[in-house]
Amino acid sequence: MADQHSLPLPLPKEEDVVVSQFQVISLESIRIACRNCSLLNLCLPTGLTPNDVERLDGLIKHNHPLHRGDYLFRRGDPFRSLHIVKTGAVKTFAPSPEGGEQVLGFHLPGEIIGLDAIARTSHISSAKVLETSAICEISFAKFETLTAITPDLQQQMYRLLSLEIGQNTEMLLLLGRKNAEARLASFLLNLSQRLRRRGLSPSDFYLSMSRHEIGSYLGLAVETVSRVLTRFQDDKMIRVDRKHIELLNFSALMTLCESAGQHRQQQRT
Amino acid sequence: MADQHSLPLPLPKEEDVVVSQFQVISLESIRIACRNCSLLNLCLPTGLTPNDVERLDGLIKHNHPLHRGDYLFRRGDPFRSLHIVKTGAVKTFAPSPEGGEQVLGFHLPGEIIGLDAIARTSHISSAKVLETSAICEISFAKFETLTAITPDLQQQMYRLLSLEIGQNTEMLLLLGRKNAEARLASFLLNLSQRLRRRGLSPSDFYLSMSRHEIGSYLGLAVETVSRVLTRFQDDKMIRVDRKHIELLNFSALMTLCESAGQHRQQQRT
DNA sequence: TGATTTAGTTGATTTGAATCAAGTGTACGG
DNA sequence: CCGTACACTTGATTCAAATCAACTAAATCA
Repeated sequence: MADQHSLPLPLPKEEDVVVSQFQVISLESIRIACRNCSLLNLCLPTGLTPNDVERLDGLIKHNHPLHRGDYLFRRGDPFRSLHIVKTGAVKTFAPSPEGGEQVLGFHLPGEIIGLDAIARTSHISSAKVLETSAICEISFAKFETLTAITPDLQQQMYRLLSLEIGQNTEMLLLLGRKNAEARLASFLLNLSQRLRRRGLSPSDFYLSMSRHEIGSYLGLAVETVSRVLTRFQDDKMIRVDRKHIELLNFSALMTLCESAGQHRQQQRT
Repeated sequence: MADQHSLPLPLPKEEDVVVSQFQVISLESIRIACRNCSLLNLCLPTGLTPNDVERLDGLIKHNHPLHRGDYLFRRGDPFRSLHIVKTGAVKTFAPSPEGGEQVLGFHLPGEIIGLDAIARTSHISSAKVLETSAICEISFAKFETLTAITPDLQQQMYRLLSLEIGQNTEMLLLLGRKNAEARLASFLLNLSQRLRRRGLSPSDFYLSMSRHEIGSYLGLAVETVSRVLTRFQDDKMIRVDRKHIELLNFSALMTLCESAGQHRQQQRT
C-alpha cells in the first residue's frame, strides 16, 4: 500500500523489508532492542536510566514484520502481552457481529496497543496492521514484575495509561460536539502533530488508512469524509491526492477545530 | 436535590449529613477509613491484604462533605491528588470558553476521579459535585511511592487505569455509532448496572444529574433527551417522574442498545 | 493485457436530531 | 405564601449529514 509512494531511496536488498513509505530496514536491524531504538524517547523507555532500559529490553520480543491486513490480536484472544508499534501503522477496532468494524484508533511508531485489556483476561478490541509494520511484543506479566522493582518504569507506565485516558477524552469531546469539518480538521492536525514528534514532515504525509476507516473513526460516512476533504482543498487549506496529504494552512484548520461545530455553542448546564 | 425524594428513614440528627437519597451518615462515620469502608470491594483496596489496606488507609484524607455545585478541582488546577467518591455523585466536564460545559462522565461511589491528569502537571477537566457527597482524597505522590513497594496495589492501579480506558472506548462506540434512543438506553442500563454493583436497586433510582447534563454527556440536545425518555415511557420500557426512573423492560432496552443505530449498520472497511 | 473488483468522488434525496418557540410545572427566594 | 426563575416538556421548523445512486479511477487478478 505504501510502497508505490516511495521516494527515490536506495533499493532494498532482497532480505530487507520495506516497513513504511519512507523507511527501509534490514532484517538485522529489527533485532536491535530498546537501547538502540530510535523510539527511545517516545516509547516505554522514556526517562529510564540506561540500566533500566537494558532490563526492559530483555523482555521485548521482536516478531517478524507484519503486512497489511495481518492481525496483532482479535477480540476475544487471551490477553498476554502489550504490543508496541516500532515502524508502520496499526488500527484498533471493535468488530461488529455483521462483519463491520468501528475503528477505535490509529497507532504510530512508539505507541502501545492493548492497554484496554490489562484489566481483563481477553482483548475487547482487535488490532490490524495498516501497512507493513514491525511490532515489539512484551509479556505483560513479566513487564508488571519489572515495573514493581523499577519505580521509574512504573511511573512511566502510569503516565502512558493516563495519557491514553486523556486522549480518549479528547476524542469524546470531538464526537460529542464537533461537526464534520471540525472532526476532519482535528484528525489531520492530530496526525500532523504525531508525525512531527517522530521527526517526519507535519505538513506532507501519506495516509495509511482508507477514507472508510477515517469515517468510521470519526463517526462520519465515507461520502462525508470525501466531500469535506474536497471542500478543504477548494478552500486551499490542504492539497489532497488520493492518500497523499499536504497541509497548507494550519491556522485555518485550527480555527475550524475550535469552532464548537454541530451545535452553535454549548449552553450552560 | 436528593432530600425531597428520601424514603421514610430515621431522621438525620442535626450534626449528621445527608449524602444521598438513600443514605444518611454521621459525621463520625466519615472519619472511618478504607479498612471499614463499604467500598472496600469496589475501590482501590480491592484485592489487597488487610495490611496493605491499612497502609493505603494512612494516605487517605477525608474532607468535609461537599454540596451540590462544589468543585473538587477545576481545569488548570495543579494536579496533586486523586479523588474517590465515597458517597454521592460527581460529574467531570470540560468547560468551554463561553461558559458552557461538555460533560465527560458521572462518577458513583468507589470511582476514582483525576486519572487523566497523572501524565500532566495540571487538570485538563473540572469536577463538580452533583449531590451532597463525601470525597476521599489521596496524594498521588505518596500513593505512587506506596504502589512501588506494594505489588498488589500497583496491579490494582493498572487494572483501574485500564478499566477507565475500556470504558472510554465504549463511550466512543456509543458516540460514534449510536442514535439518540440507543444512547439513552445505554446510559440507563449502564447506570443501572453500576447501581446494582453498589447494592442499590438496578431498576428504581433517582438521577442526580439534569436532563441538560445527560444530553451534554451523550452528545444530544436537552429536548432530544426529554423526547426520547417520553417515548420510552410511552413504549412501557421505563417509567419517568422527574428525576425518578424505573426500568420496566430491560431486554427491550438492551435490544435498543445493540441496534447499530444512526447508520443502518456498519459496512466492511 | 483486459476484466473485474474495490476505493473514492460527486450529486440528489431523505431524515434524525438540532434549533427555534411556546408553554407548564417545580423549585426557590423573599 | 406568593412571585420569579429555572428545569423540563412538547410542537414546528430547519439543517447537517446519512443514505441512495451513479459514476470514475485505481488496484487486483485471471
